[in-house]
Amino acid sequence: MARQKIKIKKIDNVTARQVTFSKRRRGIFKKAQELSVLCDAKVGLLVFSATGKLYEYASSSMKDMLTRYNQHFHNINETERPLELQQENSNYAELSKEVADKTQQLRRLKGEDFQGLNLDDLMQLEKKLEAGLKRVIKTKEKLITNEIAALQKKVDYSEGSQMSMLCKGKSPLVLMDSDIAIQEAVSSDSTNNVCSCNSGPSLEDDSSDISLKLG
Amino acid sequence: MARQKIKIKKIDNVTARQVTFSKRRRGIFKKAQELSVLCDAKVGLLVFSATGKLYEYASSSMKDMLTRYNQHFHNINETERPLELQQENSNYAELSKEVADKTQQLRRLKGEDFQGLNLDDLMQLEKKLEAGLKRVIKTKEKLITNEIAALQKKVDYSEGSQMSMLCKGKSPLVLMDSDIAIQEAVSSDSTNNVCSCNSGPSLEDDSSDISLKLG
DNA sequence: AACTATTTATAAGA
DNA sequence: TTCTTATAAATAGTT
Repeated sequence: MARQKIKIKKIDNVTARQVTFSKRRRGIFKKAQELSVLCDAKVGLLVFSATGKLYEYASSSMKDMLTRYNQHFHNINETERPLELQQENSNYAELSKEVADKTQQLRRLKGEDFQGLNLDDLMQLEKKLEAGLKRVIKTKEKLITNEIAALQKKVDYSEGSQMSMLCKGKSPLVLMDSDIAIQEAVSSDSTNNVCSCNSGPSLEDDSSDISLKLG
Repeated sequence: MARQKIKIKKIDNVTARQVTFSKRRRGIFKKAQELSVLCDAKVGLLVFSATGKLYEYASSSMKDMLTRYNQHFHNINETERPLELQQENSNYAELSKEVADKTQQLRRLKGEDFQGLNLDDLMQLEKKLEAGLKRVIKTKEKLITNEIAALQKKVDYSEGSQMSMLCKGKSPLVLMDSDIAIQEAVSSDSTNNVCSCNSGPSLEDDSSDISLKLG
């Protein structure tokens, strides 16, 4: 986020990764504290480095946070098992529930099961899908634009080089084909799919770590 | 941190506090995700709003985070534990993986994280979203049609009854209003959702809570 | 929900 | 690690 924009993907260089970890860790802890103070919220943050070291922040106490967290899922007070086992047990139950929840969420997003949803629920679901679709399309178009630009560069290069005659019988044609195919895909998507068209106000972030595997 | 520097203290104005909460919450969640990806760290973030609502983020699953957290303080010897607990633990690992998997699927469907997806992946994702969206819209419209039919029945009944004069001064008018509102919502959805190119800051009139809880 | 003027966060370099 | 600094991001106040 400075000097140069970076892609959000694992930093290869170990040293650089550590430096970034330390800087961003400080950053996010500060954000956590600010959020809790400004908005009167309880915030708990756990960070394990790749090497397993623990860093934590809690606006009140981590124990409080975890207790509250568990209470969101269980109202049962187990008094018999040791605390850490209670925690694990509760984690386990919660995990099961989480799997079930996410499975259902996925089904609904995929339109496989609308059991128990009312009109409002359906509308909300629709909104989510639209939002997701918009982002996918935006990202896809960005990617396609990049690919086209890359191809164009190649074409330009080829045309500008002494290879131009040779290339025109090979690469350039192929590239043009690809180019056209891609553009058709775009417009096809635009009309067949939902929404699309305009590139709109570019939102940013997301992906952008997509590798451009050109033919 | 913009337009004007602010002091980090509880925001008095309730509305402003909620808005800030929502903005900063999104911000810190993004930071958490970036940190986990960039630095290959496990990050867990719990936020309770002042009103007690829970928001959470975990790079893998929250249960994983909590288990690891507990293990940092209570290093339990596996072999000393009852067999059932060991079993729980191995089941746990599987569940944990499942959650992580589904979490990522959900993120992608919601357009929150396209990490590692190429053009083909994106296109597939787009197809899934479209399919889901189509089904949602279809189901929604069916539901709306049914509700309209039910309302119409009521209207017919009212008009046909001796109550007609009385009712016309009350219910019928209300019902007509709702009816029109619904139809507008439907056509609006059809044009804006499917197809359409209007760059439109997409309508949120979707959410207009037209509660049809009459029947 | 958008829009910007500013403040922050931070990537790269020293 | 720490400091600096140019630049990317986040966001407070506004519409």
